[in-house]
Parts: sequence; C-alpha cells; structure tokens
Amino acid sequence: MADVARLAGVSAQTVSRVSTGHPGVIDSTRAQVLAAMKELGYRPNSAARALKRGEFRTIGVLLFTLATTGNSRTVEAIANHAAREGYAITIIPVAAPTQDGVLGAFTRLGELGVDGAIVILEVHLLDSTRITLPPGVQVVVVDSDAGDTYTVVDTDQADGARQAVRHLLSLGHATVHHVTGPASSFASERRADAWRSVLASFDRAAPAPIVGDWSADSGYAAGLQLADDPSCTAVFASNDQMALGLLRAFQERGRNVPGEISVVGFDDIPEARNFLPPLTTVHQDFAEMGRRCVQTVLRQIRNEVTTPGTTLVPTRLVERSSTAPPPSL
Amino acid sequence: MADVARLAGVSAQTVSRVSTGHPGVIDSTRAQVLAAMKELGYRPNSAARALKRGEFRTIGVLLFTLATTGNSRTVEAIANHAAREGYAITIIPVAAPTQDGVLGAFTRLGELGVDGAIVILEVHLLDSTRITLPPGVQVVVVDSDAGDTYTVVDTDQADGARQAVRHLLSLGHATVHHVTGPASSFASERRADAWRSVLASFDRAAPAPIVGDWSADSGYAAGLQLADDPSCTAVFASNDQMALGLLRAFQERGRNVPGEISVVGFDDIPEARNFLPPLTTVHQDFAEMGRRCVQTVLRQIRNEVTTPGTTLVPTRLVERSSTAPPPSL
DNA sequence: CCGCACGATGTTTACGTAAACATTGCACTG
DNA sequence: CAGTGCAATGTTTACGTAAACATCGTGCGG
Repeated sequence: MADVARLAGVSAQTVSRVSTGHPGVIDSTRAQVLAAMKELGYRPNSAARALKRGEFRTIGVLLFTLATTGNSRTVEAIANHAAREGYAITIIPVAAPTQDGVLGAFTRLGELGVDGAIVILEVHLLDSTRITLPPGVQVVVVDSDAGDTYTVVDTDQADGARQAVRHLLSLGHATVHHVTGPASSFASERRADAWRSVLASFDRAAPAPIVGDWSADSGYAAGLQLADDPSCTAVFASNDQMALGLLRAFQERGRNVPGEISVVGFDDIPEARNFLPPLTTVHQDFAEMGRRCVQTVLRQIRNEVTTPGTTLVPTRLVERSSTAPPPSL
Repeated sequence: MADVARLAGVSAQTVSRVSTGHPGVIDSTRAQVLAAMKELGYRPNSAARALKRGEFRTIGVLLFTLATTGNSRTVEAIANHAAREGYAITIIPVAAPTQDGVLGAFTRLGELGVDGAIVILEVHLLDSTRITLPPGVQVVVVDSDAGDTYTVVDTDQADGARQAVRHLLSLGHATVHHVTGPASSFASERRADAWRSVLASFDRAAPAPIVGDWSADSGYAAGLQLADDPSCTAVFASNDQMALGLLRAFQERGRNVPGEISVVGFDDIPEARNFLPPLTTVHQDFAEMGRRCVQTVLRQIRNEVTTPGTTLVPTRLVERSSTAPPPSL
C-alpha cells in the first residue's frame, strides 16, 4: 500500500479510501491511485483488513459429508447467497460422525476466522456440553430439533412425509410401508414420525419400518424383503436413492411398479424424473434452505443476537409415474 | 492475549509461545497460561496470526457448481485432505459460466486471503488475458488441458473412454454411438475424442454423436432418438445421469437393455449399480483427485514455484449388467 | 569460587489496514 | 476582501500476534 501511495503521489490513507470505495476522493486522484494499483499489482491484504475491521466476512459451514445430494445442494445455495452478500464460505469437514469429530471441527471453527457458522449435522452430536462455541460466532443449525438452543433452519420434513403418505392412502392403499434413513438422522426420524402419525390418524396399522442408510443399496435390500410380502402395495422411502433401490428390487422380483406396488421417495433429486418409472417424490427446496440459512446467520451477525427458533422450508409432492391405486381396486 | 498474560502473571510473548506450542516454556508456566486462557475463553485471532505469519492456511476452490456428482465429491475429498494438512478451504462460486463470471471469481479470490487455489472450471473460460492471478497465489486446475500454463490434475478421461468403447467393441458391436456432455466441457471433449479415435483404430465408422448437457433429461431425449435407429446396438454416454435417461428411453420404447442395446456410462456414481439394469460404467476416483489436488497445491505453496504439467488419475471400467453382445450374435 | 553458557522469560517491533483526528485550500458569503 | 465552512487529503494510531533481540537466573566446569 505504501508503494502504491508513493507511486500515485498520495498518502496511504487515500489509497485505503480508494480501495474501500470510500467517498470524498476526487476523480483525478482516484484515477491516479487506481493506475498505481494496477501497475504494482496491488491487492489489499485481507488479513490486515480483517484484523482492523474485526470481521472476516466469512461464514463457516460445518458438515460431515458433501456426498449426499441434500448437503451438496444446500452448500451450493449457501455459497451463492453468501457470495451475493459479500461473504465467503469456508468448509469445515467433520472428520468422523462422533462427538470427538464434532468437537475437533468446532475447535477448528474457533481458530478459523469466521463471523458465523452454519452447522449441518445430526443434532444428537451437538448436545454435548463439551462443545463451546467460539464467542462472537453466531450459529445456525440445519437438520436438527435444537430449536430451543440454537437457531434452526430446516426443511419441513414432517409435512413432506405427511403429503407422501396421504397421497398413497388417497390412492386406496390399505397401508404404507416405510424405509427409513439411518437411526442417527434427525431428518429420517422426523419423516418416520410423520409417516406413523398419518397412518394412525387414518386408523391404519403401521408395518415395521425397514432401516436403511440413505444408499440405493440399502433400498435394494429393503426392496428384496418387501417384494416377498404380497400385502405390501405401497412404500414410502425416506430418500430418492433408496427408492431407486426399491425400484430395482421390485423389477427383479417381477413386481410391477406402479401396477402392483407404488413407491414414493423424498428429495426430488434431478435424476428422479428419469427413474424407471419416473419417481413420485417429495420436492425439497434446497436453494431456499441455503438462502434462509445465510439470511439468518447474517441477521445474527449484524445484530449480535441469537434468537432461538425454527424456520421451516415448505416441501411439495411431485406426482410422477411410480404411484397408482393398488391392484385390488 | 494481554488479559491472559496479566491473569497468568506472564508476558504476552509467553502466551503466544504457549498458544503456538512453542518449546522452551516450563511446564508450570504453561499450565498457568492454559488455565488463564480457559478462564478467559481466549481464542487466538486468526486475522492477526495470518497478518503476522504472512500465510492464511487456506485454499480457495473455484467452481461453477456443486450440483454435479464429480464436483461435489472432488470438493469433499479436497476438504478432507486439506483439513488433514491443517488447511481450510474456501468455496468461491463462479456466478455465471462466462468470462465475466470467472473474472469476478478471480477478483474475489485475490481479496480473500488464500495461499493457493484449485480451479475446477472448463479451460476455455480460463485462457482470457484479462485474468490475472493474485501474486503469490498458487493455482492447480482441474478439467483442463492448460498443462503448459498451469499445473493440472485430472482424471484420465481419454483412457476411461477408451476402455468403455473397447469393451463394447470386444462384445461384438459393430460400432458405438456416443452421447456427449455440453460442448463447453473439456472432459466431454476428451471423452468424445477418445471414442472417435478408438473407433477409427478399429476401422469402424463413427456415428454422429448426440450432444447432451450432463442431465438425465438430455440423455432421455438422446435415447428417444437412438431407440428408433435399429442399427444402434451400443451407446457410450459421457456420464451416468445421461445413461440413466437412455435406459428410461429404451425401456419406454421397448428396447431391451442389454439384450438389444448395450449402455455404458461414465463416473460410477453410487446409484449406478442400482439402475435398471445395473450400469456398466467407467469409475472415477474422486477421492484420489482431491488428494492429488491438495498435495500439488501444497507443494507449490511450500516451494513457491509453479511447475506446469498434468497429473492423470487413472480410471477403470466397472462391468455390470447393461452391456452384452449385440442381438445378431 | 568465579565466570560462562544456556534455558526461561520479558521487551521491542513490525505485519497492512482503516478509523479518528488534523490540516490544507478553495469557494462562497456578508 | 476577510471570514467561514466544507471538501479533499494527510498524519497518527491501534488492531492482535510472533519474530528478533534482550535480560535474567541458575547450574556446571575449571
């Protein structure tokens, strides 16, 4: 900066004013400074800026994996909205889905130069008293019911699942089987709860759910099991990948979808409309998730206040060709 | 830090020594300092650290989207390996796949406090003379042939495509159709080139390729076209999503896969093994990609030298159930 | 028993920026 | 034409840390 000032024949402060776009610099001066900056290839040093300003203009995103569609799309939306607000995002991978892994990630978060953080983690990993948030770092949590402690933004899991199950029942199915995500997942738990409660509200017996792990393979395994149960005419899978596995299993066992069995997924990944048959599924608005996360953290950062509470992002059922009335009708 | 020093009854420098794990501090002193840190909830200020040390321990990742499997899995691997080396990663989304979008991203990169960067972009967006790299920022490029200018790490696209095409020819197919990715994609171009050259080396005519856009929908559209061509018995799709679309189109048109038509994809996304039928595809090792990217940038950062050149990550064909000899045999 | 060497700790300083305050000069008013 | 006010620019200082150098004390060899 000093070099630029010298070359432009002004003070360092004027250079600073130009580089921050401050008003009160006459055009001719500004032009000189800009020329000098260009000639010397000057770039403001962000560390010094952050030090001086006391803010980093960076948001940390803590997550365990980017491999799930939901996470990667949420992160993408977060990155885009943050960029629009002039914030960068830093990914902080959680080494292992354990208390220690989370603890380590939070430690790094604290050392990292971040004004706020978005935590995309199963909540039960968060409730440890050992985790101390870096002071001054505002946090927003996704996929969690910690609404009384943290600020939470989440997809309306329950409503999505309700729509799925009601859709199947309204087609005439006697009941709906369910393939869940892993037990550790809050989202999966919510969806299962909603599934159970809708069945209960219609006085239908809830078959024992089959526990999957989000992978298509686990859906396939579940499908092999369900295919042999002639009473099974409708399955609600907790995500689209598992639904894909179901479709394959039913196809291999000669059970026609949707003729004999209907399948509904969750997420509406882009591929879902090209499954065989095209999948009826619950659409999640990941872009909106990201937008609200960013909006919420930024509000907290700017106000320096934490307001616990949960924001729900609505879902909607997308009807395609994997659902139909049961064969008996 | 001053407060901690006062409470512990030592100098600020000693606090610094403890917090950086410097040797030469007697245990009793260290314990006092640590206690004081804990009591006051002290966290080192990373901006000041970065300013003093002249490094940020952060790597920027420039990309256009996280929505493709390849990108998100590569980023995940990058994040994990970087974390292992004590580096954080910052995502810099490119607003639009245009020169201006890229330019903006590079500008932000320069302001961002980053020791190096990994650029996951189509190369033709990079060759603008308007793009000036921030001095001192080392760059590694993915999905590009800019090996003479930048350091490039990439999947061995050509070899993967060659394996796919050779596999189909060795099954007895007279020729192989091809559904490409978007014209702007370097990876797609490479795969198409390899497809063409293998056909040429076997003296087979290359049918006109169909241009897709990576989406399953575009694969479906291509499939509808190909299904009506009775001479088409084998298709190589440039990614798995488009292969999925092909499968649906063929199924809808009553063309049995693999009985009448064989399909090969590229990427080996986790879902591919649960397609109908399970997809033969070229496996990409994204984790290895990420590892090499990080390794390469870090080497550059540490040596402060740029060594142009290309590192290729090998691929391998995974044979599943979507390929078989052509019906005539 | 003196002095030297080394280990432990303290003091000074600089990293690059921007806020706060100081100064300059010019236009406009009475 | 002097005085006033404001716009443009300059000067000083502090942000939190860690390297470099300075100091202190202790143990050991001669």
